[in-house]
Amino acid sequence: MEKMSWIVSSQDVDALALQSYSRKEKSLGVLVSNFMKLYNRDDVDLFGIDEAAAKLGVERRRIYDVVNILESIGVVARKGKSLYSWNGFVHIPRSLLQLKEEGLREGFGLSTICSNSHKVSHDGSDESDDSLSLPPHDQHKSSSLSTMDHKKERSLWLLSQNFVKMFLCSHDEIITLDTAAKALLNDSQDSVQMKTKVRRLYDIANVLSSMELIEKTHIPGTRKPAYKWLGSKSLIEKGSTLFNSTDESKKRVFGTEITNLSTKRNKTDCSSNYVLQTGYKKHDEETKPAAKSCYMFGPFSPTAASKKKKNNNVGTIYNGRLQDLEALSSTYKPQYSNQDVTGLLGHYTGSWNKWFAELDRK
DNA sequence: AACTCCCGCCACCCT
DNA sequence: AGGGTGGCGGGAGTT
Repeated sequence: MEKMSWIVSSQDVDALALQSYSRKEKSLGVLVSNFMKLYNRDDVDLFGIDEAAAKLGVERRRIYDVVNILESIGVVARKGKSLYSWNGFVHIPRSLLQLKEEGLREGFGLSTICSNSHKVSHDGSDESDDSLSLPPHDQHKSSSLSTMDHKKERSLWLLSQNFVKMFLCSHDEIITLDTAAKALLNDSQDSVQMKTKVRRLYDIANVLSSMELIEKTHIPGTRKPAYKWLGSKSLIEKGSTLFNSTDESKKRVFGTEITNLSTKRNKTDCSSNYVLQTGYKKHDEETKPAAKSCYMFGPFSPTAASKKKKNNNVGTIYNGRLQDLEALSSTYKPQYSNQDVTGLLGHYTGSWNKWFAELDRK
């Protein structure tokens, strides 16, 4: 229906050339990236589905996908109909810790490489903390047990949590989606179910990758794609290499970030606070005063350039992405950004560090 | 050809 | 009934 109209004049061709439809630009990963940039600021507390969809230029349906996965990690929490609260990155470590405990308790600690048969938790019951629990009104499942449970059992939320638990609890840190799907399917061999489950896992993997919690790689010997958990220290060092262009006293700023967990006021313009920015050359033009209502990329790492090439050679390729900032500003589009996803978490490194240290200790 | 995974139909919940 | 949610899988874009 909207395949993209090819009614163009000869001079539009070039413009269209670099504007042609690209599936990647529409990926969940990019959406999440933009989503983070939109809401990841101190002055954001609540947000609505419609608002998000409008600002990000996507249909509601997609927001549900993003939000459901983010909720599984504690970044957001449903507050009501079409209303979510923004918790932020700082809640992730806590959530992971909790997921790990839960996972171990549920038997996720066993092998995942080969078929295993731990029964995945169907209940949505989590104890203690709030971040991972469903909001109160859902808790008392007064009515239908089977129907609702069945639905929840297949939810992205649960699937995402279980997927993460596999990483947190198992000893192998490389997991293929097939393996995960099979395990989360209680070793069912049904190819149809598998296919569907894998499709979902791709969705989840995309957003987790975008959040840099996992990374796509290959299984050592083969060419078989798989995902690797980045959490903990890997993430930290990566975070630091991401902005090594100009060190400075950046970390100081974020060290305090953890303390303003409850800081919802303080509606300052982020541009002055973000260390990231110091790493790159200044990029004014975006310093407009009342910019809170519109969607901008300004304060965040522009990132760019796919981080990995086909070969799984390592080789820190996190350099030369400075000029992208300029590129970004000129290619600014109201809807989707065509940038790649990376380096979103830079300024959270400091706080994460502490949490992850705690996580590991656990 | 295999791998990805976007897109949006439509079954389910709630009001 | 009406509208918000979100499972699900066809099939198109990528590798």
